[in-house]
Amino acid sequence: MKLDPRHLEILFAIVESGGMGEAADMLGKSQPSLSRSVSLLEERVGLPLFEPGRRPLRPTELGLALAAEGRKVFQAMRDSGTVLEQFQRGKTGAVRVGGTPVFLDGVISPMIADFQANNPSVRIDQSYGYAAELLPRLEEGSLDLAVLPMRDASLPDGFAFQQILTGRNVIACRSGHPLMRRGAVKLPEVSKYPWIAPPANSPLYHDLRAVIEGIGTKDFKIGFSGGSLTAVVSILTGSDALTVLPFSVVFMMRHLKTVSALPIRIGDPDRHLGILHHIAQSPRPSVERFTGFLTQEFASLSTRITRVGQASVWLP
Amino acid sequence: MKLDPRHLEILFAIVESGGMGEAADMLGKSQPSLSRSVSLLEERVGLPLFEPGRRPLRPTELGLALAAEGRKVFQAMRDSGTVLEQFQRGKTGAVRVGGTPVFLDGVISPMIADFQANNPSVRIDQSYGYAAELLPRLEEGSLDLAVLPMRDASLPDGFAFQQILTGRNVIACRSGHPLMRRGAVKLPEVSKYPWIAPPANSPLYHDLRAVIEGIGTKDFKIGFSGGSLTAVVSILTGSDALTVLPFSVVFMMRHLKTVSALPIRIGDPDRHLGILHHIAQSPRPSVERFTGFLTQEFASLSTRITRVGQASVWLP
DNA sequence: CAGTTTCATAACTTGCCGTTATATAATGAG
DNA sequence: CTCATTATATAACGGCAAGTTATGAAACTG
Repeated sequence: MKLDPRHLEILFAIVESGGMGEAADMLGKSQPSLSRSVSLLEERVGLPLFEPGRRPLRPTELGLALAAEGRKVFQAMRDSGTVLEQFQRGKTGAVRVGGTPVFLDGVISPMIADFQANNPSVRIDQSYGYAAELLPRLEEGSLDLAVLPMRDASLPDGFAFQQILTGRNVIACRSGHPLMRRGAVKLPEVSKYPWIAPPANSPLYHDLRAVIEGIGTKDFKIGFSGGSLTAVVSILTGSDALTVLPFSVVFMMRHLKTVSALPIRIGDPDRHLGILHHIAQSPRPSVERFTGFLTQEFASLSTRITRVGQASVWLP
Repeated sequence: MKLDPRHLEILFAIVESGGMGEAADMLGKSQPSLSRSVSLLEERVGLPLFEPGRRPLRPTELGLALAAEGRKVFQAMRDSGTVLEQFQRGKTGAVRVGGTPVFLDGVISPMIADFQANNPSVRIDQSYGYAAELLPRLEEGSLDLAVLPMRDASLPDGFAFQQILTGRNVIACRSGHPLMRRGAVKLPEVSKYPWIAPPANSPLYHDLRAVIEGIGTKDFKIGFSGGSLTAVVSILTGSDALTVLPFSVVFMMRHLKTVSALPIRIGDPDRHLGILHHIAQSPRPSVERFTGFLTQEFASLSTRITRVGQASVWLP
């Protein structure tokens, strides 16, 4: 015979509260409802759960034993209520975020650290990739959002793109770089130094190409290529090499005082950093909370960047 | 919003078994039933519990979290099933047994020890008393059964009496008592020794009076009275005092080799030991199991007693 | 690409929950 | 002992959802 867990919950409430009236209040039901549930349960069990003819209802041994099980059910339901609330408020859950390595490592990861300080129960699954790989994953639902530099025009159908930062690249070098010592740097001078190239299929690589073409010189030494941001920074700080990086990335690293941006204006990319997601995937609360956090952080970052930008010279 | 614990159980079963079909078998329901329960739960929760468009159903984070709560519910229901079965089979519960001190201590308690060896989860609440006290308690339901010596004729309405042992009293003494050394003992001889008297309102006291009257001598020394069986036996073994005890009590103590029965035939009481209960109280399974055990034990005790009785001389 | 498996839908019956109104029974006070 | 009070049971009824079988659609498998 199968018992109804709701009956055990009711039994528990009655035993716990000491009477049907209080139990009814406790459960938000009417007293007759409980009364009938109890008789139904007793009928199924075949044994009395309360001693008959006792007005402050007193449970039998069996009644107590089953009420103990009812307590477990009750607690499980309470717990599931809080679990559910946590999920609904986005305080629990998973966020699967993809993006280009440089932005993810240089800008997003520190923000994730902040986010997790306030949302310790939200798990972040981060994965690297460029638009070509990330778009299908957004579409199939194995990714919740992607942080990508993107041209508005190149947005495929079914995706939503929310810009969070205007694209701006700089030529980066180590803080004590020879070119930093002089007041102004002329473009042709940079061609004397070796260059670090991002992976060939990355957006940054295209930007690098555009910069190099803008300078006009064909004579560039590529001393290193294909590394992650960490590798690039290591090479950068250990040599006089140059590279092209998003200004935001250099900005985020400013407190390290190891990497600087050359005071040269180069052509800005036609891409802007934004959050991409697929409209067919209704975002879970945790994802919404995370994207909300990201946009807020980027808004703050934007104002800080433009303030510094207006100050023109900001570097250590 | 309140969730239905049965839904969580279903969710757990699906997550656990890996599919709706198996879960349906596991729960003894049909697959469409589960399907609809899940959609109903998802609707209430407002968030997907399974990733959409996946054929071997894969739970979401929230689905897993709620399934974990469902497991608790499931286990509580399993447990309550076994608890219930235990009660129904009488393997768990309480038995409130009353009786006269001498029988309870001398005969019933050792049997309870045996019973509890096989039924460790049955709690026995033992209380002492005579018919005058025990009958009302049976009637009001604060006692399940009483083991009493009783006259059939004196059985009040509403009670059932099941005889388990024919009444037979003996004169008891310590094993090395002077009267035991001679072949036959004549009744007048016993008047030389001090007597131990049971409490004045006990059935045994009436029996003692009857024996004494049967002997004819008015000259009896009462050296001790009012004690429990333990006290009586202590006095008995430490002195040459005599007393009247039910044969069954002496019989149960035979392996102690400290108490014997004088080989004198005295008048048997007009009471017989039996189990008394009130017919309005439908017995719980544990009570039924216990009374069944008792009658069986007494049946066995009866045959052993009569076998020894036919051998006439049985004492150490 | 077809076959198979797995899940969702449809249509319908049944059971039980939840309600309000009211009866009945145990308890406690005088 | 009786009455007032409180606590539980019953009645009647609407409604939701669980349960069924039959069937359709979609995703995985080879």
